[in-house]
Parts: sequence; C-alpha cells; structure tokens
Amino acid sequence: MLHITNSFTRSKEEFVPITPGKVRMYVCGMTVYDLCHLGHARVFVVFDMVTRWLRTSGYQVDYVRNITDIDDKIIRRANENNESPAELAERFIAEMHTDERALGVLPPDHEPRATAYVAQMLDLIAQLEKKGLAYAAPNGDVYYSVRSFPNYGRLSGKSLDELRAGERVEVDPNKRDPMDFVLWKAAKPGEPAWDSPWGPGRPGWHIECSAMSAELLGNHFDIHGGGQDLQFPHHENEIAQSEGANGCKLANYWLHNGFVRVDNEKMSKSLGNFFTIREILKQYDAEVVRFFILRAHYRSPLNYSDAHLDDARSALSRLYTALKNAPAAAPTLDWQHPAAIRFRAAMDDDFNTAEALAVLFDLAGEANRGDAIAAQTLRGLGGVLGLLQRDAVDFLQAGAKADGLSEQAIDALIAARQTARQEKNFAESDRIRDELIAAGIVLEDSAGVTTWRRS
RNA sequence: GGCGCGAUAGCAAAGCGGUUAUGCACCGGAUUGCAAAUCCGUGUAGGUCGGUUCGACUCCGGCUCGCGCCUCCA
Repeated sequence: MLHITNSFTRSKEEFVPITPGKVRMYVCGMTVYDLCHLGHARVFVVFDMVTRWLRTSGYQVDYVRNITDIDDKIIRRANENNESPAELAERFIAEMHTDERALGVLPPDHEPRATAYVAQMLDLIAQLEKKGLAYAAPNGDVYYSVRSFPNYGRLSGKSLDELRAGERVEVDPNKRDPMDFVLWKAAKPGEPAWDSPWGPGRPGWHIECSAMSAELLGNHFDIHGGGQDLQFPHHENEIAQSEGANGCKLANYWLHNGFVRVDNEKMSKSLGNFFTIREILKQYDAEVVRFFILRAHYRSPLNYSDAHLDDARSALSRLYTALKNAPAAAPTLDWQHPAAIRFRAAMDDDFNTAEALAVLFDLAGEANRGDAIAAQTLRGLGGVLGLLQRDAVDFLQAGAKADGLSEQAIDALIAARQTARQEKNFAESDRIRDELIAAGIVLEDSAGVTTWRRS
C-alpha cells in the first residue's frame, strides 16, 4: 500500500487514485533558455523514479511534464544571441533531452510546450474574467485577483496579509493587490505576440500549467509535482487559476522535491552557484549521478560536492562488483524474495529510495557470499530504480578514457606483469602495478585471472 | 518581520519508543607473493535544556544553530 507525503496537507496519506489502476501526474518542467543544472536533474530523476515505481506497482501512469518555451528570459537570451526565441528554445529542448537520456530518465508521456496551448490559456483567462477573478489593467496586462479567491495561500501555508507584511517589491500601480499576478502580458515591440481579446500579448508563466494540465489530464488529476521552490507562488497560483475557473480540486496529492545545495546554499541560477549536468557528466558517470540523487530521500536537501560524488561512485561500484559474475539479463524478479518485500515496503513508504538502496547493499553482500538468487534480485530491483542494468565490467572500467591509458595499453601492461609474476620477478610486477595505479587503474587478481577497473 | 523545514557517528544518509540500518572512510582477522576485490569481526551516533514513560535518537515543549519560501527559480 503506497503512502505519500502530501505537501498540501503536510501529512503522509494512503495513495488512492481517482480512477482505480490509473494515475494522472503533472510535473512542472523547465524553462528552456540554458543548459540543465543538477537541480533540474533532480526533478527529472525523482519523478522518473516515482513514475517507475507507480508502474511497477501496477498502475497505468499518464505522466505530463511541461516545457516553458516562451518567457522573459528566453526572449532576452534569444535577443542576445541574435536568434528567435523559438530557435533558442528548440536548441535547449534538444540539450535537455540529451541530458535526461544520459541520466536514464524515461521520456514523460507528454511534454507539452506552452506556445502550443495559447488558445487554451486564453479560454481559461476569459473564464476567470467572467467569474470576477481576473481583470484587465490600464497597461494592457490581465491580472488574477488573489483577494477574490478565498483559498489563496492554502498550499504554501501563507495568508495574504502576512505576505503583504513581507512585501519586498515595489507595488505596481496596475495591480489592485500587490500579490495579484499576471495572466496575460501586453506585447512589447519586437516580442513574440498572440492575438487576444485583451490585445496582442503573451501568456504569464502560471497560466501555462493550468491550461496544459487541464487539456492533457483533465481538471482534476492525481499527483502534481515539482521543485520545492515552485510551491509558492507558482503552484499556489495554479490552484487559484484552475480551481477558480473550474470549481473543482486541481490535484489530490502535491509532491515537492528538495533542493540541491552547494556549500549548504541552494543551487540556483540567480546565485550563480550551479553546475550543469553537462559539466558534471564530464567527470562522473551518469549512473553515478542518478545513484547520488536517489541515495537521498526526494524531499531531503541534497548537498553537491566532488567528495559526495566520489562517495556515490564507490558505493555504486560495490553494487556492480557484486554483479560481476551474475548473468547480464535478469530473469523475472521474484517479489516474494525477502529483500524484494523489504524493497517494496521502503518504496511504498513515500518513495524511500535511501532505504530501498540499503536493501540492495544487503543483497550485494549475499551475492558476494555466492547467492546467485540474491545477485538476480539485486539486478532486478536495481532496474526498478533505473540502475544496475549495465554489464558490471563495463561500468567498473568506464571512465576517463580520453586522458588515460587505452585498453590495449592496459592489457599489454597486465600481460607484462603476468610474465614477471610467473618469473617471480615481483619487483617488476609491482612496478607495473604501481604504474597502472598512477594511471587510475586498479588490478584484481582472482582465480588466476587478472581483471582491472578504474579507481 | 511572517510562514515552513531540519539538526543522527570522521563523511553521507534511513528506519525505529526497548532488539545490527546502509554506503564511504578507519581498525583487527581470513585470503593474496604483496596488493586489490571479497569474506569474518570490532569500534565510532543522535545539537542543547527540560517533560512524558518502566524505558527516548525516536513523543511533547523551550533554547541554540542551519536552511528554504515570502521576487524569477527545479
């Protein structure tokens, strides 16, 4: 029985889908004006894990993760680059897909782009205006009137009066309340624009998600996810828009993943302390990065550092080492295996991947003691998390090939060392081994055969 | 200032009112020509002050410290 911590109620609840056997999930994706950083990677991997677990649990999942392909930053960046916003967005969507696939993230069922749903957004804004929840301002923008939506602040636990007290931005004279947010932005010269009843313009950020989720999943769906930083105001605004227009609950469960930190500070573009997936992948195997993300609970903060990635790599190596003698293709996973039962219990407990991974390490120990079933179970359960599907030796030998020794050179040195050992010339054999260690290659002699891996 | 989250061993990170988390690192042993890997074993915890309890790392409260949101942000 799956239990999920719902950020709306701030409590752990039994998961009950709206339609038995089916789960409809919407996750806020990325604004495509630059390469993805590790924070984005965490969202991708976490909700990929959620989707995989729901499917493993027998649910048919309809997973939507949107792409924001029109906004201020995209327009600005495109102008700087002398390209159109559409071209820029297209480029970074492709880059995002490259990063995701490297991390073993399965494609969502739908990846709607905001620009393809402007008509639906306009419908929604019209409904909100009709219901007195939206108003056209003198400057041509259309705003949402937060004071007209009684539940505003429920998700984030904020009240409008408290928000006002902490108001740090200059009050816009076009807004009736400082917290009112834009639904439709009047066009400025040279910017992409769509026609609308309120004049040419483009959609505000928040309305995109309300329109796309309704179009693809309906007005009421099961799970809404995203990074913690979107809880306020983005998700709060989505609720105000969708529930205000449709009169029904938007999502039953709200899931927010924790931040990635650097030196105990949130990793973000505005702080400039971010690491792109691309640069991390130059140094670390993508599966190590995936393992690193999954090793922490999805709601906990995750501190990024080379030392932690090194640690993750060592840990994952232990798992793969246990699979060295296991067949590559795992037969059907036996869910009655004691470890599988523990694994399921951990995952059912709010997607506790840290606990689930601990089960994998216990299995590795059993496999190392010669339990072939344990090795199969290890590979099978790893697969549920999108891990451990490679040939073990391939993983252990994967690495910095560019600046290291070629495999032929390594094999030649191993052969030379073998000859020296047979001649009991241990000074020479140890010299060769030291040379390899200096090059990051560790040798392992077992049963008369020497194998190697990267340290 | 308002709201919220967290504090676990050298590092990372979970569960749990009483019984080994787990990984990395470390130490002892086995194995090895020596290593590595592996196995066996030991040790190292629960910010602080109180309360509840037969018993608290686990529940409750105060304090301290850290983090996040309140502006775009995954």
